[in-house]
Amino acid sequence: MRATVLAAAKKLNYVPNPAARALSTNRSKTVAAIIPTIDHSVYAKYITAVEKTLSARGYTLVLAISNADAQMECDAAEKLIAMGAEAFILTGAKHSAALIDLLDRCAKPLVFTSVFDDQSAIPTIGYDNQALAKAAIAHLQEHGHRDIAVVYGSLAENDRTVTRLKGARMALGSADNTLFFEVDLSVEGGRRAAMEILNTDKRPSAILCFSDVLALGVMFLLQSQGIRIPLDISVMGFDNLDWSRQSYPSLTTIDLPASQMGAEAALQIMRRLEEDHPMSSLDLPAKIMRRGSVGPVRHRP
Amino acid sequence: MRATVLAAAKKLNYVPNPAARALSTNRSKTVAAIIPTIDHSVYAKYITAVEKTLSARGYTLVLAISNADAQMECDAAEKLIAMGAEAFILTGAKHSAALIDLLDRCAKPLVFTSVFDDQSAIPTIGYDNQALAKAAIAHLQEHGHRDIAVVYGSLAENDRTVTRLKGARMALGSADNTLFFEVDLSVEGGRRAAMEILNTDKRPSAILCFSDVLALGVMFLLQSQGIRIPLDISVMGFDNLDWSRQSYPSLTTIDLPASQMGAEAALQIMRRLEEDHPMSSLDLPAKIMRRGSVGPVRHRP
DNA sequence: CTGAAAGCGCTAACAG
DNA sequence: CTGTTAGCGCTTTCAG
Repeated sequence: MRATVLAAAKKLNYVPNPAARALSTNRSKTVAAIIPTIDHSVYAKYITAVEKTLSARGYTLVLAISNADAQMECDAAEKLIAMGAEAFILTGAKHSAALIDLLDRCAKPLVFTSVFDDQSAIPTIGYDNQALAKAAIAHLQEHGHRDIAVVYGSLAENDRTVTRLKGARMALGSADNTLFFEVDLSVEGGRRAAMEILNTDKRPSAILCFSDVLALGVMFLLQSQGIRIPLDISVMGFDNLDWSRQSYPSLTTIDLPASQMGAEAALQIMRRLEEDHPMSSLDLPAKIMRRGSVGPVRHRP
Repeated sequence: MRATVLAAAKKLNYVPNPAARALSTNRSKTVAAIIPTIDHSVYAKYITAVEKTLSARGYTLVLAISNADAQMECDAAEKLIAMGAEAFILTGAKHSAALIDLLDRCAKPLVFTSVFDDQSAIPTIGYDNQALAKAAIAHLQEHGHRDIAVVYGSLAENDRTVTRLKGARMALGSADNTLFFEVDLSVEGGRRAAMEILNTDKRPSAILCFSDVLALGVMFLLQSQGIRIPLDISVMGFDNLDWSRQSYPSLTTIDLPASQMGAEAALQIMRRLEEDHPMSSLDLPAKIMRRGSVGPVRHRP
C-alpha cells in the first residue's frame, strides 16, 4: 500500500513543498553561518565542510557575509532569523552583545568556530589560537631567532588575531626587540609590512605572519629586494593554505583544521536540533608544518 | 490604525513566519547558485556579489557546491528545488541534459555565468572566453613570442577551459610548436606543468596559464630553478586575483569581471521573478592587465 | 477602511 | 493499518 502510493508519487514527479512542511512542523532544516568573507581559503574550506555535512543530512546552509563588521553581522542575523534559520554558526568569539542577546531571546542554538575556549559559555569549536601563536614563536626561537617581527591583519574586528597576538607576546616575554605590524589582511598588506620591516634600524631575523596570505606578500617583497629566504630572513605563516607547500621556498606554517571544524560544527548543531543533545566545545588539533621558509639564524657579519 | 498595529508588532518583537508566507504566496524569495568550488577566489568573489545583491532586496542565496561534477550538480539542483529555490544560477554553459530538463519542467528561471554566448538559448552573463584567450595569445605574440606553452585545468567538466583552449588554438594558427598541458587546477598543478615544460627539448619562451592559480605554481617552480621571469621565460595568467599585482614579478593577466557578473546575474533573476522581465545575455568587459611577468622574447645564445 | 474567512500543502493526532 | 481532520501563520478575497 505504502509502496503503491510512493510509486505513484514518483510517477507524478511529486516533490513535497518545503514551506508547507516547515509551517506544519515548525522546522525549516536550515542553519545559518556568518563568516567575515568568503574570499579567503580558510573560510572557504570551513564553509564547504559545513555545507557538505549539512546537506548530507537534508539540511540547508544559508550563508551571510559580514565583512568583519559587527553591525552587519547583527543585521544579517536578523534577516536569517526572519528567513527561518534554526541555528547559527558564527566565526570567532567576539560578537555584538545585541546579536548574542537576539539569538538568546529567540532560543537559537549557537556555536562559535575558529576558536577554542574552555571558559566560553557558548560552545566553541576550533583551535587554541593563543597556544598556536606561542608554539609558532617557540618554533622560531628553537632556530635561534631572537629578533622577530610579527605581522597581522586588523585587530579591530578579529578576536582570533587578538588572541594570537597575546600568545605571541607571552612567548616573547619581555623581549622588547619585537616589531609588530598591523596591516590589511591581504597579500598587499604583507608586502607593505615587509617594506616597513626592511626600513627598520635593526632588521629582524624572522617574520611571523598570522596568515599565509600575509606571508605570501612578505615573501614576494623580500624576493623583489633580493633577500634570500630563509638565509637572510626566515618567514613563517598561519593557515596552511593549499599553495603553501608549493611556494618557493615552501612555507613553514601552522595547519588549521578548517574542514574538520566545519564538519564538527554542523554535526553538533544537527544533534542539538534533533535530539536536544547538548553542544560542547572542541579543541581540534593544529600542527606546525616544518618546511623551507624557516632556517637557523645567521650571525651578522 | 495601521500605525498602532505596526507599533504593537514592533513592541512584541513580531517576526513574520517565512514558511507561512512562502506557503501562502507560493514565493520563497530564495535563489540557488551552484558553483564548482568555493575555494577559488574567482568563484568566491562572484558568489559574494550574488549574495550581497540578493540579500539587499530581501532575497536569500542558497549555495551548493558541485565539485565540478555534473551528476553532483544535478543532485544538488533537485535538493534545491525541494527546498523551494525559485531560480537558478549555474556556472558555465555545459550541464547535464537531465539538469536542464529538470529546471525546464519546473519552469525555474535559469542563467549561466562565467561565459558569454550569443547563441545560447539560456541567457549567459559573463565574458567571451574564446576571445579572451585569443587576446592573451596575441599579447604574447606582440612581445615576439612564438614558442608558447599553454597550461590549464581539467577539460572534462569545465567548458570555460575548453572554450579558452579553442580560442588559443585559433590564435596560434597552425603553429605546431605549441605545447599544451592539462593539469590539476591548483598551484601544485602549475608547478608540475612547469616541471614538464622545463624538461621539453625546445623550451617555450612564454607560458600562458588559464588561471592565476596555475601561474602562481609555474612562477614558484621557475624561481626554484633559478629561471628569471620574464627574462628567461614570460608567464601570463587569467583571473586577476588579488595577489597577482603584488606577486614578484607582478603577474600579467586578464581581469575577469567576477563581482559585476554576480551582481548582474542576481539582478536579472530578481527582475525576472518580480516583473517577469525577460533575461538576456550580457557580455561583460574583461581586460588584459599588462604587468611585469611578460617581456620581449630573447634570442637564444 | 476594517473585519472575517478561506485556503496554501503539509503533519500529527485520532477515529474507524 | 487505513482514512479523516484540525491547524501551522500567512495572504487574499470578499463582506460589511
